[in-house]
Amino acid sequence: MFRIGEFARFTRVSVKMLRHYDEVGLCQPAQVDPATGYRYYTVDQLPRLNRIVLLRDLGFGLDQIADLLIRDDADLDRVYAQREAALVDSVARLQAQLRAVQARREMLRDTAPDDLPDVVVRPVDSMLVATLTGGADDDVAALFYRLESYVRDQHARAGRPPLTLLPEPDDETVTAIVPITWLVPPADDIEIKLLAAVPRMACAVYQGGYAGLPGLLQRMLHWLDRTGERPAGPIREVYLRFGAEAELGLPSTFLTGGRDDLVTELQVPLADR
Amino acid sequence: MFRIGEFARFTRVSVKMLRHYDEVGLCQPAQVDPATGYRYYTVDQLPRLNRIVLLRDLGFGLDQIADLLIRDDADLDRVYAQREAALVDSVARLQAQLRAVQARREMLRDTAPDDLPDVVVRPVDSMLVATLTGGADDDVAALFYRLESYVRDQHARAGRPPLTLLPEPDDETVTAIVPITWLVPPADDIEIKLLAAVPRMACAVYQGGYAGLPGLLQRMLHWLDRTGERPAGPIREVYLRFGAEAELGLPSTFLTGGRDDLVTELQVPLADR
DNA sequence: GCTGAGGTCTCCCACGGCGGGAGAGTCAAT
DNA sequence: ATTGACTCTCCCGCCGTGGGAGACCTCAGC
Repeated sequence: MFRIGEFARFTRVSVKMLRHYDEVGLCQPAQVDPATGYRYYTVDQLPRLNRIVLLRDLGFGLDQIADLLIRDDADLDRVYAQREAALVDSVARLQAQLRAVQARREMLRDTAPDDLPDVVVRPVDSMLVATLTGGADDDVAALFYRLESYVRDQHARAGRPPLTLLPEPDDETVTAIVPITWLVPPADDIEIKLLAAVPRMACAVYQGGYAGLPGLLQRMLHWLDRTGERPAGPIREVYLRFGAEAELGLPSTFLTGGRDDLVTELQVPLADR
Repeated sequence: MFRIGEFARFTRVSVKMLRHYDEVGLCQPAQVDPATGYRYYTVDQLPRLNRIVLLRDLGFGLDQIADLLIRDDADLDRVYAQREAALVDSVARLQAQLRAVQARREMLRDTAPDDLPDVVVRPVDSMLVATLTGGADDDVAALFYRLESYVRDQHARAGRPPLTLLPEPDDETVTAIVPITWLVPPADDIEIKLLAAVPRMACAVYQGGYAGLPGLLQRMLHWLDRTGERPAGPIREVYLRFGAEAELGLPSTFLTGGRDDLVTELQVPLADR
């Protein structure tokens, strides 16, 4: 017969935990003095407590431990398999975090802190859009002017920001894109599409004039390198806030200054891994 | 100007989180309607929120994120290094759990569930003891009888269970050990020692006759194999509850039946890794 | 028998990073 | 004016454990 403190020193399970295990019915003392409430344990409790500690060290929750202590049937392996899968998952997640932290540290070594791109990976939903493709040399603002005008005339403008698809290496075109709320008829070279969802999109928000975007893109690609990610699909430039000039169709040279009111997001679709 | 729901869909940060970040001062809306309490966000918040999400994905706590958002000084790398170390630690811990779960699953495949040893790794404190070493063929009960008698005569018996050190391969001796409360003079071949602490001791509790112990030991060594642990030092057999016969010096053949009142713990010291 | 030290009891709070839900108020379109 | 979709605040729960308050118990020494 041990009192709780002795039993705790013995098993290296804290008094608090023993009381907690008593409360949730995991490991109840052999005897409780009805007058004083003192818990008295015996060595007979040790095998059970030992199993509890083992399962706890395996990372099971207390409710699962309670389950496992009752059942000794065949789908015991199922429970272990499930725990194993959860652990594999956790390890993978932590290792991804670790790689990300290491990549950021390395980039911190040869980049000014302010130039570090804040790259976040998140899913991006599909959206219904109107698109207008032009040559890489076309005035993007002019493309948007035509596109926005058309969509507004159809009363189909969705409350989401416009974007462009950047030209890919093998391609010399830029595509202006405007989200819409429902299907409208295509017109001339304006097409209506469902822009596919991207499960893993690397996103970085940039505040400042458009002249800074190429540098940001370069740093993002550098980031991809460091973290071992591979781009998959066209890069999106999302104009979260753009100057009134863009809407008015003024030449884009107006937009290259150091302007803090412009907010743009670069999005690079990532390949699964 | 976005209301909170729109901003949430946009950034894929839940409304709950945005309110939470507001409350803790991490990311406050650009404007709050004083009459209604409605939060209004602008795209200017995006860079900051993006950084918050990035740091959160790196596994930083919200308080650390708040720190990191203020400081852009040189010991920023220290914070990242610290986070990296914590991650390395977590990964190692989870991988250890994973190995343990896998080992248990594998052993479950070719062992009856009841025969699975519940092996727990825990530190064991040093203790002051009286020891008496005999040949492997000596009657262990007789050794204990002499030892317990001597210690009791000195009024030095500590309230901890007696144990033996099992013979090692190169050695043919068994050592009986009894914990004591303070230094007493040695006598004959009874020695007084400080049994060293063991930081990582593999422990398994066994309930039943002593005939079952060799099998348990074998399964424990099998477990060591599976988990890649290496034994380091003599194996201890701790008699958590033993029959009155042992104290009375009766022949040990009395103790080999299928007796559930006997509780014994096998302890294998593990090498660091 | 008294006192003091050290156990032990129960009950409540805290942690972190949210999610869920209740009950009330707001916004925008019909 | 009604309706339905949002939004507000406030409170609780999670999960396993530690900390602490205030009261009670045990045991040993005087």
